[in-house]
Amino acid sequence: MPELPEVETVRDGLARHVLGRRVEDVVVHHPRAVRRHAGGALDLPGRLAGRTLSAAVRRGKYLWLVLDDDAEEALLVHLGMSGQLLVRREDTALTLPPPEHLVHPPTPPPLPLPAAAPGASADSALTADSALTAESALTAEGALTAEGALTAESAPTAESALTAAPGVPSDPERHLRVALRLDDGARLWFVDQRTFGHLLVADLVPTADGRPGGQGSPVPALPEPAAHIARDPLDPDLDRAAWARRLRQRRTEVKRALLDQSLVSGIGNIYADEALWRARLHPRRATDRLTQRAALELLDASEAVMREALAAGGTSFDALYVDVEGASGYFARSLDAYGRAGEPCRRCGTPMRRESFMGRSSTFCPRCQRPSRG
DNA sequence: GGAGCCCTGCGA
DNA sequence: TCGCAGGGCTCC
Repeated sequence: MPELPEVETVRDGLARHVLGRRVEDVVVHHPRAVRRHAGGALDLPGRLAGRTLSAAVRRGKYLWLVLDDDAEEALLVHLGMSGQLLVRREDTALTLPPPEHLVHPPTPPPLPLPAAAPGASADSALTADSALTAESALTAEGALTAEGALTAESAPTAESALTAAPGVPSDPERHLRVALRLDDGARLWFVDQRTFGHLLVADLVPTADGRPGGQGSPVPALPEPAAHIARDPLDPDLDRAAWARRLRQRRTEVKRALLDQSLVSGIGNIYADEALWRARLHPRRATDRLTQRAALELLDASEAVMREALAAGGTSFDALYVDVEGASGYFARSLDAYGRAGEPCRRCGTPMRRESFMGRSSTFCPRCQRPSRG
């Protein structure tokens, strides 16, 4: 799933490919994708049409495109577990990531860092034939009004036209949720298989600390629905000492606190396990028993693992498409903890243990990461 | 502060 | 057929 480094890769792609473009029209293909938009699916297209995308900003895993230059509203996007933003252009078939990256990627055997990008590049994108099919389907659907598209969300015609070749279990057309057409002819697609992601238009509100809202813009504002989201470990304006103090004031377990987006954002289950392993902390360690130094080391570890992933993940980004699934090396990246249950700890060789915790799995080294250690 | 739910596809 | 995976919101 897209984690912070993948979202940052997407933000960077958006910044380079859609800024300055005006939205011509919008089709909502699945109402669930806009469930958090205050005005609902029928309102969203009108809120976007005619607006110019003026900045691409990210905080944690939230991403937003500022609308027009007055910085009063933004299109806010959360990719959830399987969301993607794709930029497609009519004049080329090389606008999609390779299909294999759209499939739920199996966890590959761990590779040493820095991980090489997966073999596939945009050059191996969909064939011209399938791209043509997609284009014609898009045109046909684009003719629908927003309302029509909603009713026809499972329209047999559209569905059959969009069905990809057998053997490709997932493809952008099938999971297209929202399509924006831009004034340069490009399409910006929000594609989301599991529909945990969402997209909405919201007012920008001032940041509490007067500092920039996130990566990508100096403007000290962020969308209201993301106002409760803390700064992330890559944010230069994150007050690290204050974070450590707040963490230690909590009476909870350290992994739970790491996943709390109102303390520090952008850390999901995978990075939490990785950071805890690096910091040698047991996931269930009591936060109020951490020293300030140990808390800061945990934050350092979180930042380091994200920077490494970002460095590995950005490399295979191709100028012609914006890929969120993180094609980009995320899944080839080395993981020291997550998904390594039963395998030897890379520090001490003890078999890694997996426990269910908070409804999520936690993988840790029972020897290096003691609940009671200093 | 914590449990449950949303949703889909894969693998056992 | 069922369990699992995941982030974040809602409700307790």
